[in-house]
Amino acid sequence: MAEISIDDVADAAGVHRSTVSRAFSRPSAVRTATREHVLRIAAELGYSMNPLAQALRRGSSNLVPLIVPDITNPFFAELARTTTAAAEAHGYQLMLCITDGDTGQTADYVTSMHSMFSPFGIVAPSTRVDLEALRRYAFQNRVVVIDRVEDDPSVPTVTVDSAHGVDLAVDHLFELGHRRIAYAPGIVGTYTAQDRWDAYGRAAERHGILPVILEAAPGVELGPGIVDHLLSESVRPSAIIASNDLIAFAIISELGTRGLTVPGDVSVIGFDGLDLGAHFNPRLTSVRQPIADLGRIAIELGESLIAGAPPDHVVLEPSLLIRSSTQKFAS
Amino acid sequence: MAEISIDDVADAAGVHRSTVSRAFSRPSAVRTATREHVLRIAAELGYSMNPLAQALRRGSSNLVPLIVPDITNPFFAELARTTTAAAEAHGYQLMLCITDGDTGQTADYVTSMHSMFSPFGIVAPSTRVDLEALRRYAFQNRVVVIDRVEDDPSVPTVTVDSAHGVDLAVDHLFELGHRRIAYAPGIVGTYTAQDRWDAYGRAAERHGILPVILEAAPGVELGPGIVDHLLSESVRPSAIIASNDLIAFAIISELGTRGLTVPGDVSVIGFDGLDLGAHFNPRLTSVRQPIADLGRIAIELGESLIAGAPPDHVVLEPSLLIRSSTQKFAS
DNA sequence: GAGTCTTTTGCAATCGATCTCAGCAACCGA
DNA sequence: TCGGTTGCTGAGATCGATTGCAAAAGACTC
Repeated sequence: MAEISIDDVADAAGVHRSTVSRAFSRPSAVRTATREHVLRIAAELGYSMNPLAQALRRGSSNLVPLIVPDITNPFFAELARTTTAAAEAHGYQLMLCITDGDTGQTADYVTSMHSMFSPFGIVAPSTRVDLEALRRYAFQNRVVVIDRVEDDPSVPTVTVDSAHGVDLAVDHLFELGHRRIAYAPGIVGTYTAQDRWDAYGRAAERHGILPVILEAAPGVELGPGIVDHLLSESVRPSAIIASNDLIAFAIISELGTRGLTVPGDVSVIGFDGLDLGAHFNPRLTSVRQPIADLGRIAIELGESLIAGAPPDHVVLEPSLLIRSSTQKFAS
Repeated sequence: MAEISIDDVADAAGVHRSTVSRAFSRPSAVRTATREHVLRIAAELGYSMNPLAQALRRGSSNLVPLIVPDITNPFFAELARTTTAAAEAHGYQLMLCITDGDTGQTADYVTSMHSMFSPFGIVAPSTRVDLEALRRYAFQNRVVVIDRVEDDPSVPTVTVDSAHGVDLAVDHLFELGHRRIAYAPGIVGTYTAQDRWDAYGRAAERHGILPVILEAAPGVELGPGIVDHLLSESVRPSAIIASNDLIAFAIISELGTRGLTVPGDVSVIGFDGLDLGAHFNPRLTSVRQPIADLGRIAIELGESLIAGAPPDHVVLEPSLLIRSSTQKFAS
């Protein structure tokens, strides 16, 4: 099937291709009658603009990359879903790029985004943002980061107030009567992860309880490692705050294989509020991140970026999603 | 930062732009000394080809779309990950497209893929493949489908032998002593889903056991609905085969809230073999699909497609992943 | 109906690459 | 020395769109 180009439409409509071009991209610049005629002919031929040619000429496309480290992490999957929807609503086409945590790949993608004439890109890092890799574009204000960025307020960011989220979790457990509340940081690296850890320390202090950090020994899997650590505590914590839902899953799974039940023996609270948690066993109580807002605002920040507005730093509030993995402390 | 084009490199190297072009894309057509000189100058300038311009002129790019209905389904997420890796290994850049199950969107993406000059595309459908939307490209042999396609053997496909997978599951439960083995089909629509259901019927017959299909009443959520159905059976099945891991999760979660334990009260086996299942509570026994092979072979089928080879239909074998959600039947 | 102003449209250059064709040199054998 | 290859490079058209500029067509005034 021969591809139809703008010239084919122009010929069929008896006008010049520049008129066809204008009929599509600057409707007000062409007489109404002409425009409708052209558009009708175009529709008949099943014509649609070639986005590549358009991008090449205009020097800007509607391809927006979303760069994530690992799409099998449901947090990023949900983020991808909501961001795709938001992008679409704004007329962008989202390109999901999976880096597998490789900084080099991230840089590659950012470069490639540049040569695709992307108006801007969105990076959701798993590890601390490599400013060097980003700097070139960051200075051009072309990247939005989901998470904080050190030292460089010129990069717009959207974050969730992790500290508040942790407070919510600690308060919830405290109110349930728990006094030995441990924190499982899992793998750290991002600013948000660090924020959560710090916030846990402060919250513990505020409530006058002893902070207990549950880390896996090096080389052992997270779930088993954290539970090993838990069981080695002289006074076993009655509740655990996991730094994200995936870690909560792993902990609960491992507790189960050791014969400990949640929330019977230990209360566990996650951080993310994934939909998947509603189908966990037990249904996971969690600090909900407003993932849809995260995606939507990232797109909006990108838009205001290209509009020349100063870089903004949006902080969203988390909320508590109480399900069934936490319960009253019974000594 | 002014973008450097092929002409800039040509000027700096003192050659014509066609020579630069050849130095990159047909190295043998240019004298070694010239090529090295050009390449060195290009490297100094930090030049790299603009893929869009290249695609426009060549009429073919290296952008391969992978169209999935729902990336928050970990099956598709894992598929996306492995396919991305495979694509990269073959020099393609994978574009993940999320349709949200909307057939119209699928068609849009296929169209857009076409105008991006993709050499081929990969569709992993959740519902029966809409041939009408695909036909145009299908006839050009430009689409690879993960799942079967009715009536049109000209579309290359890669599938997992679902029937064999179900046999594996039924056999496993039968050997554990279970005699009332139910099947929860969840949402049907794809051919693989239908295959699994049919295979369950045949396997039940082969073992001489009564088939029990657990469906949710219309309008109620899958997990609760299936468990409602389970509990309404006069003789309660002692084992359930879920048509995929996500449904197994939902079932186990719901059983948990009703006070039933897995595998104590009911054995549950999933279908997918997701990594996530290893961190479920209990660790999920499942029929493992070779997802990495699925992705790799989809890419390979695409490559042989553009090489003009006749469309192939690859069927992969699943295997049994025994973890902790099934156990011996104890009457 | 001429003169002026405003729309509307066509022309042609352009974005950054590829690729056919032709020219030029070097080289071969006779 | 000459005709014929072969190998390398340059010229220029081209992919499918956009856009500044100029010409043509209306609209308006007097």
